[in-house]
Amino acid sequence: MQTFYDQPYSFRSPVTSADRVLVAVQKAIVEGDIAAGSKISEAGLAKQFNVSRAPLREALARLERCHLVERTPNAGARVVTLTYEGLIALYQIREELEGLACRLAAEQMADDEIDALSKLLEQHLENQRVREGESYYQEAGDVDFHYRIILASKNKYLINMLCDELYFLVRMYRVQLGMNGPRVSRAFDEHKAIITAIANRDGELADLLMRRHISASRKNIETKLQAHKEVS
Amino acid sequence: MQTFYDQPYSFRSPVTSADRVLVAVQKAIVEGDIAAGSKISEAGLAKQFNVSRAPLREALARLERCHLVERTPNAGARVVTLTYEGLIALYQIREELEGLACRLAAEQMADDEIDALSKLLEQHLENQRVREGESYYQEAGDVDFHYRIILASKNKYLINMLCDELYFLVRMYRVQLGMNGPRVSRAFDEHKAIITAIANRDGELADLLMRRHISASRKNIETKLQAHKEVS
DNA sequence: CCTGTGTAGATTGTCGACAACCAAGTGTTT
DNA sequence: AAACACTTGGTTGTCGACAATCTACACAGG
Repeated sequence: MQTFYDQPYSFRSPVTSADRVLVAVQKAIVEGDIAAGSKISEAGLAKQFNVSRAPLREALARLERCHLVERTPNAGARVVTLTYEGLIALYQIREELEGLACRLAAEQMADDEIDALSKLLEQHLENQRVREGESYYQEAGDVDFHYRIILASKNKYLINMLCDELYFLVRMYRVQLGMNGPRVSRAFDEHKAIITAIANRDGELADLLMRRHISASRKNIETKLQAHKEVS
Repeated sequence: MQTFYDQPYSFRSPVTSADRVLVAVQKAIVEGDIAAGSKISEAGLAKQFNVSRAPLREALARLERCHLVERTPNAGARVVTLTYEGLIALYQIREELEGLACRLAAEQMADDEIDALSKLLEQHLENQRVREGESYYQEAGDVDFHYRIILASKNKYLINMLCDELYFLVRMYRVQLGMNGPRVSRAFDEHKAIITAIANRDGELADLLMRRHISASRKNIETKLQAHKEVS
């Protein structure tokens, strides 16, 4: 029996008020409206969102789960800070897990699913040509692609870890360090190579290509972070 | 600044009453005192542990985090059920992540740390000889060994995922399917080979050996689960 | 001047009660 | 008899208030 709630949390529509607060605060943190490293006041945020502290604390618990805040007993919650070590650690995990996702996807994806993903990729390229330079669309496209492959792995723990626990932190690094560089077209080629490997049912190659793709993406952010450090 | 709270949750001493309830319920689920698949009544459990529903719900949120319960909005929490697919999915992740942990440990561990782990291993062997057949000590020893290597990776996301989120579920499978077979001595040899590779700073080999070690462990449980299914 | 202690203020953790929601069983209609 | 709407009981989600804890600042002692 496959229920709706086997989906990753990110895909569920918010039903409870804790859910609504969660997505709102999540967005605020990722986009830097709530500054990285700043302390979170439960009472303050609760008032800001017109809810009591109970649903807000529930939201905080889930934010801790996706590594956007860190809580210490009796001392409250604090937004995470973006560091070089953190970025490396995060991408080390991503390489392993998304590589695995590719390998599993190569075994599990149905042919029409692969076709659909190929078409999606072409469509992203079209959009990209039209909206040259707008990083948002690049990001959305990239996210879509990775999401699809992760979901295709059919491994629920893998899906949960990547889509719910790590995804928002990855986005936070990318958004706050302003990822809109010239990596767009290269990323497209890399995506294309990966999907080709999957279509050939070559899980091993798809794994390798995805690791390289993520590694390249990490190096891209790394230089930004270095620059970011030098000014601050 | 390395604070106490960078440690995995599993190592922190419970300070709040939500913490105490968490470890108690965690243990109860892992050991089957709360049956797999059974529904959890918030009011019931709260009364049982003499706390209000607030800290109990906090505990439930963390239990969901380590995949011991599944919650659906407005419908409550359920203890997970142990399935073949779940076991495979779980061990697929473990192979990747603990493999990575080994590779990182081979790079990061100090020489004296490696020595200490070697000695710990010998000590476990001694204990094992004395207490032949008692699975608890085997489990504790195995856990110790894996824990140490994971911590040695120095990757906080990796540590969190393995020690906090997956560890209890792994234990649940092992405990409830009664892992006390003749794998003890072979596991010891495998551990020894891994630590040797790490001592030689051969991360690649340590990675490979750990993957095999976990794969062997999975196959061991797999047969038990098969047998378990046939009787039920 | 530094160290340690104590108090005041604010913040977090916990409680009991209420509101919103879901599931099951009853009765009604076709 | 089957399908549908309603009602009832129980469960979860949310609220406001209280208790426990930590932080910061002032002050006394060395």
